[in-house]
Amino acid sequence: MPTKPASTERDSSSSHVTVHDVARVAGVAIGTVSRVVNGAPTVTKAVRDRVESAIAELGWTPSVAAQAMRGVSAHVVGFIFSDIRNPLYAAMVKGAEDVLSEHGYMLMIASSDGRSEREVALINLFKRRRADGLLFTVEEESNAEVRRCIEASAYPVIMLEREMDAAMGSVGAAHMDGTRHAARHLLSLGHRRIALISGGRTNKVGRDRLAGFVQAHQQAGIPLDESLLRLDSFASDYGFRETQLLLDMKNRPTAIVAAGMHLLHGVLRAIRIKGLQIPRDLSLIASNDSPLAELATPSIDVIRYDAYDLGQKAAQLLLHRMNNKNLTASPRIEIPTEFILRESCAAPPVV
Amino acid sequence: MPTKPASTERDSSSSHVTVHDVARVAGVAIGTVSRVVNGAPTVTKAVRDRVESAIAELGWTPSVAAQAMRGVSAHVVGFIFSDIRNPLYAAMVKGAEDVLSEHGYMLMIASSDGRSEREVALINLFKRRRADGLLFTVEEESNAEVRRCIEASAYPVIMLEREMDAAMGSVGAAHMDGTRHAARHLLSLGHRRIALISGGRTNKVGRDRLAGFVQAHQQAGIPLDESLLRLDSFASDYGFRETQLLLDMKNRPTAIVAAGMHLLHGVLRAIRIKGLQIPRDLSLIASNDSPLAELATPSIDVIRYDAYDLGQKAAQLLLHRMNNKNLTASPRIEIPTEFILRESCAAPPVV
DNA sequence: TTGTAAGCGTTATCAC
DNA sequence: GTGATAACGCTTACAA
Repeated sequence: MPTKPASTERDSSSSHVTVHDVARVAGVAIGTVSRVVNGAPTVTKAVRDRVESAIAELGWTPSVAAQAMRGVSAHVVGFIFSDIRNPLYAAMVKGAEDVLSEHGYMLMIASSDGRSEREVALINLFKRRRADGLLFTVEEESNAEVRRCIEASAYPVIMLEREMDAAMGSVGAAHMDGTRHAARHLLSLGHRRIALISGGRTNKVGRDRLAGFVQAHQQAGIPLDESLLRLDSFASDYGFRETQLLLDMKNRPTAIVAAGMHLLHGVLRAIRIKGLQIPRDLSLIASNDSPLAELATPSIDVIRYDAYDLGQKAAQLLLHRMNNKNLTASPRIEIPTEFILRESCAAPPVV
Repeated sequence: MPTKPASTERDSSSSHVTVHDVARVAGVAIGTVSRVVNGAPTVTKAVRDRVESAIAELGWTPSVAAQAMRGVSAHVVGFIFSDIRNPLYAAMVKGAEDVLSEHGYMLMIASSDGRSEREVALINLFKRRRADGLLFTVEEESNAEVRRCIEASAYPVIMLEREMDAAMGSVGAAHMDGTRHAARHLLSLGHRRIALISGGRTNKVGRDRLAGFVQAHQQAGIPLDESLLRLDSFASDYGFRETQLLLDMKNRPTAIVAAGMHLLHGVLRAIRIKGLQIPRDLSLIASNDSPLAELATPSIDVIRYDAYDLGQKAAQLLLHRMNNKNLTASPRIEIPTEFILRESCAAPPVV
């Protein structure tokens, strides 16, 4: 005990006070201590009081590890995403945490950096730690290795913004609606060459956005030029580069839909450099909403959805799965998207 | 075992395969299995092979809970902050995670929402879970309850952007430098009435910023009008409200320093509504950098620092503390701030 | 080199 | 009602 000159009131090093210590101080058996903390009804008021004061005196709290060995859940949920620096994930995490902490669960987070091997490693880590469930934004929905790993782990998994298996629970935003709405808006303004910059070729978000985009064109009877689809990344740099390429085309688009949190930054930079005026020379719609979209000059129309709510819903679904192991609830929840009209869209320039 | 109709390849419910199962399959004693996984040198190649193939066959991984009971660390670090939706915390978390995961640690995160009672509860939760260490951005540095709780928990704690106790490790940005630099820049442009909007009255960030601001004025021999100090919150709404109040003053400031991630959003909104031109009518400096600051029109000068790096440094310091319990290393690390000149500052308007 | 057995701190099942 | 006591799955002396 060479830690401190006995500053705090209690004697024992406080490091490892156990039921036995409490039992000794209270003058009861360890079983009784356990009964008291677990609220067993068969305990005399007198004994309960003695035990409780002993607990308070020693500052004892049951070891989660020891409880876990007796089959008591550690009340831990894992959350795997690519990178928490994406504000959408941060909001989802906060939403999930708010719901889970209310039910006594804590959140263990881990970044995959978009690598499937890392995802597999993380799932195994959570398994070793006997996590009670998993919130997961998988990188590639079709990855066989990851899928096998999840199945082998056999605990409740809820996918966020992804969909792997019909049976697995999932929560996601209505990206098809949102993107369809955005494209329809541009088409109705008279745009005929609309570019879509986005990522997620290997997941539901990307698929739904493309589907909505295509649908809007089909319903309007407007052919879609595939050379205007840039669907390989959500990164700001990708938005920057592809916007430059798009604007250098002979027959360049008159509008851009930039669907991905970080894309707007790169897209705007490229437009600035090119010296184009929004919306006079080029219309623009982004997703999701952000301070940048709201306060850029001009302000940017966006497809918005509530990532915090998405995280909450996912946590609720997971709680449900964890409690009713066999009962299969609504397997998928969809969060609505809304279209925010601002100043970044106008009729296309006359050529 | 009413979980599934025996879908996966292996027989046993996979849920609870233990050392005993592995030992049985490999035809050895449980001690030997343990030796193999823990890399004891005293194991025959033949036996090791048999055990390893048994492990692979059964897909066994040692239970962290059982290991924890034997005194093996669970390799968990807790991280307490107010709200992960602040991009600065998200970056710190990612920085810390990248360092910690390389050393086999996982991160358990928890939001305090700025409430000290919640901080106390969380510290106790981490204690119950036998976390190996704690990264912490405490709300009120002087809170006695929290301080006592940390001392009682007796595990390594590193403060991020805070400072509680000289002995406790801490990592923070050089906010005094940054704010002094910003104020000096404005003073040198001729500004004599500069407002400071920021939060953190109860912590080092706020104190350092104010100190730097005051220093710059003193060194320039310019008196500082205390009515221009608005130091009660980092929230966007606060920035909005206080900016409106500042701009409504009879003798209104000619420049504003908005030090706090979310403040810029509110400040810009208020300036827009007021119909003022930056930098012609009003100069503005923000902190930290953001896509909004970079791409606003005009772009905004900022005090920038690397929160990801801050998180990394904190994790390294914590690792050091966790490994050399008694060795006391450099107790405080400071991250530099840099001043990014853009288009939001000019000489004050002539009255 | 490998097997045996004693704990780690709980909870739960017995007796009393 | 309460006190012993046997697990839980692992690591680690100590025996063989």
